[in-house]
Amino acid sequence: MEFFNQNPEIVARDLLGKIIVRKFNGKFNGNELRAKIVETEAYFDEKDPASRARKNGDLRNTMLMQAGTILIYGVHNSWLINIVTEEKGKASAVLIRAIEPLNFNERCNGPGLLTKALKIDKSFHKQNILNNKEIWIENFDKNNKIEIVESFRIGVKKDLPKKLRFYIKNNKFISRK
DNA sequence: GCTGAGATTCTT
DNA sequence: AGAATCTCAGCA
Repeated sequence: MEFFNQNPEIVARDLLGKIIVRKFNGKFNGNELRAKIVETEAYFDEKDPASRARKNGDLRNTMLMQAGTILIYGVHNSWLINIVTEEKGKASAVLIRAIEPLNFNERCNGPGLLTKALKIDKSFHKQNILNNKEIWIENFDKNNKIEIVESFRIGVKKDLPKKLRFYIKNNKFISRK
């Protein structure tokens, strides 16, 4: 079973502790930025009042694409990166909200900050994160045990009566308590 | 084309 | 607590 082809809540939890890699090809000579994913949120289909799948248009269409599709969403002058989950035709996605830099030093404790640090913009929209030469997810140490904290989602006007934000307990790089 | 809301961030 | 600032959907 493909990792992203599952319920977004499961994917959001399982992404915690994994490594996101951003590789710069061309003149940057293969330089790689690596960071641990420490905070995520799950978004569902049109029944989710906070989901962009509620509205028709490109964002909804992208959420209907195959699992692993990158969805870039612009809000308040920031780019946010999401990864589409579940099978084609089902609108859902996971938002990456915060990462812990491993080999660089730039603030990444917020969805708009991490895209800025990793130089992720709309050009990644609709690419797939599987088999991508510029961005991908790697597994981390299996023995590294992680405690997950749940909370309600941040910044949404209307949330579901369910905790859909997940972050690594005691991690210093989450966007907020 | 214009309008208004928004999964944000920074400053006071 | 409020401003700054851009993208997108909806409507004309």
